[in-house]
Amino acid sequence: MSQARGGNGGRPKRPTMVDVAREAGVALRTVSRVVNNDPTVGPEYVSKVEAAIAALNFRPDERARQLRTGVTGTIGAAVRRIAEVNPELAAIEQTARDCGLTLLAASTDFDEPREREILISMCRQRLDGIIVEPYGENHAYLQPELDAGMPLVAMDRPMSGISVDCVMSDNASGIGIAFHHLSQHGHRRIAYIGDSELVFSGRERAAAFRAALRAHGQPIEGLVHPGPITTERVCAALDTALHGDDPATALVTGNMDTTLTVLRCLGPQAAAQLAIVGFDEVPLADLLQPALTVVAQETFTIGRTAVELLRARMADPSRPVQTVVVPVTLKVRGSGELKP
Amino acid sequence: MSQARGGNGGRPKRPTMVDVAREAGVALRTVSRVVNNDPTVGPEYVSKVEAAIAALNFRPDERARQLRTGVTGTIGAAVRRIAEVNPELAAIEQTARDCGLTLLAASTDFDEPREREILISMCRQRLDGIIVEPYGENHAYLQPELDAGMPLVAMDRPMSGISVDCVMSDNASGIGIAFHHLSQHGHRRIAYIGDSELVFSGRERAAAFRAALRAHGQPIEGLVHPGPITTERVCAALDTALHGDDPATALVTGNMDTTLTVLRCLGPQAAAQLAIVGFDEVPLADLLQPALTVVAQETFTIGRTAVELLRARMADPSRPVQTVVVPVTLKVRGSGELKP
DNA sequence: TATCCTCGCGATAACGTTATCTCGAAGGTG
DNA sequence: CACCTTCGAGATAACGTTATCGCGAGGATA
Repeated sequence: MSQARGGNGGRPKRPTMVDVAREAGVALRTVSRVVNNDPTVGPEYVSKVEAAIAALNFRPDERARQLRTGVTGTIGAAVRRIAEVNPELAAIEQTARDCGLTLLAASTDFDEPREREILISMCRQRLDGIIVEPYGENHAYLQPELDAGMPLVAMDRPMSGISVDCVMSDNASGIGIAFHHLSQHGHRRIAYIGDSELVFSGRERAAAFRAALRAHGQPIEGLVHPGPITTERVCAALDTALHGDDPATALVTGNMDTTLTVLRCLGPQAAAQLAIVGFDEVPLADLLQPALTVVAQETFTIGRTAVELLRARMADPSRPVQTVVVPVTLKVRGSGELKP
Repeated sequence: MSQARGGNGGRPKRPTMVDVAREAGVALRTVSRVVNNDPTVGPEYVSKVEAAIAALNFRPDERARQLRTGVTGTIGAAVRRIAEVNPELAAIEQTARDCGLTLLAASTDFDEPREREILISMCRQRLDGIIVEPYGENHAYLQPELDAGMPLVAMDRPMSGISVDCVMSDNASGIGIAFHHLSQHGHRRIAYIGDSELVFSGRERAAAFRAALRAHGQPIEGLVHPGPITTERVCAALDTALHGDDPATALVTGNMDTTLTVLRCLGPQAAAQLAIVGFDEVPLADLLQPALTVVAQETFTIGRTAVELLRARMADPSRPVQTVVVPVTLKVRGSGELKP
């Protein structure tokens, strides 16, 4: 009850293994053995030490253990946002837990210096490995860490300037599926609105969409609108795509943020009449009217694979670098099946 | 380029301050001073050491630093779910960053043993403090940690068995506001569906709703439906509330999960005709038809306050335990203003 | 010129754990 | 009975940092 904090106002000193050893009347090494469940300790010593541990409320200091053994039992995940819907991160956490690894997650928050800060910090903490959803454009500064044996895995997009394992979705195939689906439902003019081509996935998806247009012998002009995801830019793109003299009758949106921005720009009435297939799952997609047809990434597979790649590299630092491409699947819900 | 890993297959040894000192031809202590920006080092020494650091790609080992200094510069957050929408956690991360603190976040995942495991692990890591969104019902096992000076703050609900700082929303007031709002829009029979009364917030909110009914001189029978949030239970509750001989014309839902389950049970048509005020903000609430009126918690304030309480306790372990109640606000969007 | 600071750097002891080695006792064998 | 092996526990040295102390050089003062 009394929060005895040793009068000096600072934090009280916690008991250490030395204190436990003194209390139990055994050697320091014996305490360590008991704490680590070493079977070569006699039962009477075990009980003496355990009694002392309970009496002093001893808890081993993980930092000292890590310093001595060299491993932390912790992997880092530098993702764009924790605290937002992020199924990959959930999969990473669950997989890591199953492997007995602790997860240290941090948000790079769409900020390159911050990403760098986080990654360097994780290296200083000597984490056993790092999974990163890269945001910055040049990660060459991590080469020394790689050389020093830090296992590193890229998720969702590759890293430039260094050669690391990577797991990502099949963006091109996803765009192709969306286009084909709308085409099969009778649409001849299909427009694309997506993220900036400065971003890797934005680049890949816009390119895939242009390829789909070409494959169907359609012109590209006025139909492909990559760019920053702001209300103004998206509304302008919608205006161009839908209100020309040869308006598009269907829409592919390049990621979740784009999808939501498009829905808000259109408003409920217009959105309910336009055929839309979104890239990325959207929360509450089933509650919208019509429910939203999307190309969903296998987010759980991506997260789990990231951990598996990381563990493989931890186990064998010299194994060849590998890129895993995860397929995507179409979720038919209504919005993508509207007629022109 | 070559990931020189020192032939043995294991991880190569990283250079330490000793190596840097040898390379620079100075004493170990001088390297430490340079790394810590100690101003009492001569400029020529600084440049010699910095050159050696760059040459060897030295990065200080944070674990050793922490062991020596005693502080980790890291606070822990044990929340129900990272990787889902969690504005409190986002606020915690941002506030912690602003204070120069690293955040270690983990999901308790609605699992009492797991919560316990996480909290104990954080204590073993000697974090500077812990914020916990409590799930389990008895946290007395943390008393030794408190006694040992571990700062601890509860978020969203109090902890039982120990006395710690706490920050939470004004649940009773929120329910009162929702009830009053529907009442003012002409509703005489208003039902409540919410989380189980085994959960703290479920208990508080159900109690507040009963109090509101009593204050308006209304009977309680058939109108208050706390319980587990499953489709079956919620649909049954809806059936009781809406299809009796004196059916409710409006609904208060007790948290986000309940709100979403109710919407799914009702289906779009019925949902569009029933007056609903939800407790908790819902993602995409503005895209629904009608848009959803909710009682929103000041999630950012809650997260920021949690960090502030934690820092205050870190600074002064003997300060009196404090509970901060944060007000809630009504977001009028449409669903709560429907007539009976 | 002798004395006293101040300043800047180096030697060395922690921090709390694990790993290596040593050593005594017990038990089996020739 | 001497010797070898095995087993369990203790002494002590790491791990990579920071903090305490000391010491020599240089300038100020009398």
